[in-house]
Amino acid sequence: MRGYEVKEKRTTKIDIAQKLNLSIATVDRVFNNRGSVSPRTRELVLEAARELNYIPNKNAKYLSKKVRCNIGISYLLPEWFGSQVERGIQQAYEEFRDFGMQLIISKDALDEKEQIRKIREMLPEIDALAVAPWEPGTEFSDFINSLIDSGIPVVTFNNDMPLSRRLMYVGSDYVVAGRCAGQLMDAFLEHRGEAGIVIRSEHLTNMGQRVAGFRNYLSENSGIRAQGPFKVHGNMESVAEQVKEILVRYPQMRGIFVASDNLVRVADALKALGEEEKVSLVGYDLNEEHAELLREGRVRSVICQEPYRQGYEPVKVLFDYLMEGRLPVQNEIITKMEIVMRENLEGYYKEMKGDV
Amino acid sequence: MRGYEVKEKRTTKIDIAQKLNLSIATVDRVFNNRGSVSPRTRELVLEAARELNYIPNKNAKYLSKKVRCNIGISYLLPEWFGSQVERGIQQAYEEFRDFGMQLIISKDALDEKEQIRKIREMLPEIDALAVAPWEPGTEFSDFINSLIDSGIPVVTFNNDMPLSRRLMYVGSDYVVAGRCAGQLMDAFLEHRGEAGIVIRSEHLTNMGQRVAGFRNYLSENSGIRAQGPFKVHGNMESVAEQVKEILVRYPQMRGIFVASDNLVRVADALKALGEEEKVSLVGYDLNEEHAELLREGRVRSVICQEPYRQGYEPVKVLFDYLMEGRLPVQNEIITKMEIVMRENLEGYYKEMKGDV
DNA sequence: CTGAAAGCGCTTACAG
DNA sequence: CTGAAAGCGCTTACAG
Repeated sequence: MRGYEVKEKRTTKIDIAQKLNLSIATVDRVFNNRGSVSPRTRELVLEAARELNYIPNKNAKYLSKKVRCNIGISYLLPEWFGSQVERGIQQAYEEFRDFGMQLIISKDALDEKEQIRKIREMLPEIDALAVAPWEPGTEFSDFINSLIDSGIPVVTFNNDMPLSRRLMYVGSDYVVAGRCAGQLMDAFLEHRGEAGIVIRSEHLTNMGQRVAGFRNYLSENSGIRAQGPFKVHGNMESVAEQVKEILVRYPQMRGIFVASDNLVRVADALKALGEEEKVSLVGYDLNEEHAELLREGRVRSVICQEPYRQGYEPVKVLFDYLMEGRLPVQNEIITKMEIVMRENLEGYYKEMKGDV
Repeated sequence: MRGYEVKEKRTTKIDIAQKLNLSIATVDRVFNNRGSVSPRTRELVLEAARELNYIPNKNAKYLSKKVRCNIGISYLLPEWFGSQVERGIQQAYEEFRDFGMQLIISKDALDEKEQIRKIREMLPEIDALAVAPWEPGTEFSDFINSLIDSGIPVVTFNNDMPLSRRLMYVGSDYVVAGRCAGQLMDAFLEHRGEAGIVIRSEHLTNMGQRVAGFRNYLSENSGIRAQGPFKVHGNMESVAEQVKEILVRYPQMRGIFVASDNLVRVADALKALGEEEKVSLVGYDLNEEHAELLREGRVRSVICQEPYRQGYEPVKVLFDYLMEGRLPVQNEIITKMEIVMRENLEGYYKEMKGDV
């Protein structure tokens, strides 16, 4: 690739075989550790390979290989997020299908129980599993370990399962995601005043981590007092009512951090209350509605976490593991925190829509 | 890929040929428009392909194809930026080399004249060119057009050549990059006061666009008065002197937008002047020094523009064009504006270092 | 421990 | 307009 020295034909196993007066099968053996080769021959082959700068041809390899690899994928995510993850999966599929990869996708489970049942169903068909668990609980952790024990490597994404022996996790660090929101809020509120934290009714580990990160950042770096977390849920009217109560109780409040997926309703509530100008909103993720809120200046910033890559990487990692026996270098890929504001929205919006 | 319908072997050209009692050569002809095929046969083949859901196998295709494709790449960029671009190039190379792609890279030119000369040198060897021009001038534009006329498709990256008939541009929109910096500055300075703009001595189109974007954003959205642009250059002492003059002249100044690549020196100047706390810095791009400045809180934010992708995409686009005859859907890929602050630095830092 | 041969799914002359 | 055959660089039984 370097400089101008080009044009020479690539070295093949055949070249090495000819040079050493060996059969190509023997050469293949030393590279793939199948069958046995005398130490002397082995040495010669490796040396010749080094000398001729041999790089195996993946095309030929996978074309001739008989083994296929079937990867199961299971997740339950809101549609607008899931569809972005899916584009990453699709990309990986197109990249690897000619190499013998097949995908079995299950995404329509309603709860953890059903997710487990669906994964069990696909078990006879798959050699590996990529899964976005609902919550990092013990039961699901045990389930994952049982899969691993039965020889199915597992990669988690979007939501980790740290107690399990998963091969890898691909997704956000939710504490950092919270700190990030804290830093933005700090800038928007000019280091002072009060900021409220909004969560949803059920407890979710993710959300708890976001809240903790947010609070920590502010207490370490800012004069802003964080209030809450407030559980805000229900329909439009009920959200408006709850937001109103919060603002009445904390008249100094000039920012709201929405750690849940309720950003749109909170924004609408502020509008209904005529408090839009006064209160800065920070939340997560991009969809059609969030984009509109950013454009209108009704949300100051939203933090995204590479949804596309959360689909692509697990498939890639599992493929490499199954087909090449390659262990991932680290045991997690933490996605970047993408700070999206009005002026840099359009690039992320395009990506979200899939017209890159 | 969808659902559970898996396991069936992929349809091949052989399957289609057998089903229709044709030779595989004929089937191949209809897919690749080589040689002539009777309209009737053509119809039958296409119908069968649709019915059997035929997808050609890229592996087999490129393994048997005789044509190679040699892509020339020419850029002159600061090392720390260039090395990130290069990782994208490397990635594309690894993805496509088995498909018959070779790269000829030239990156050591000192000026435009030399860059043109070096490209001329590699001309006999290449089928396409990806180039990051120094400045979007007319002369270089004519040069690019002459290449295109002689049958060499050209993709520009990092720096566009809008007057030329290049196939595509991959890189930043510098006006938007300026607006983005304006929005950040507006938040950091709480919508008021003065912000200075720092550029370097020579006029560069890029930098002019950044400055214009910055000013426009502020005048449309903020109470901040933009001052400058000030030409700041030379060694450490001279930069410190110039920065000092600016601050003396504009005592209200609480932010500096560095549109040039002088961020480190300006930051050091502020430190030497004891004005670090008072003045918020915003600049571009990530390298080891910028990362350190962000960690220390001496720079508030830096805007990056997907350097990795600026290397990857041009190679991919040219490969698809040469080997598949595929025209790009749009004629530009505008990279995203990545807002990097202290709390979300580490993800970008890792990417910059290449240990993803 | 080593080799000869078939085959993966396609393209490419060559022949008709 | 169509077909038979060799070949791309590897893997995979099978044989020795």
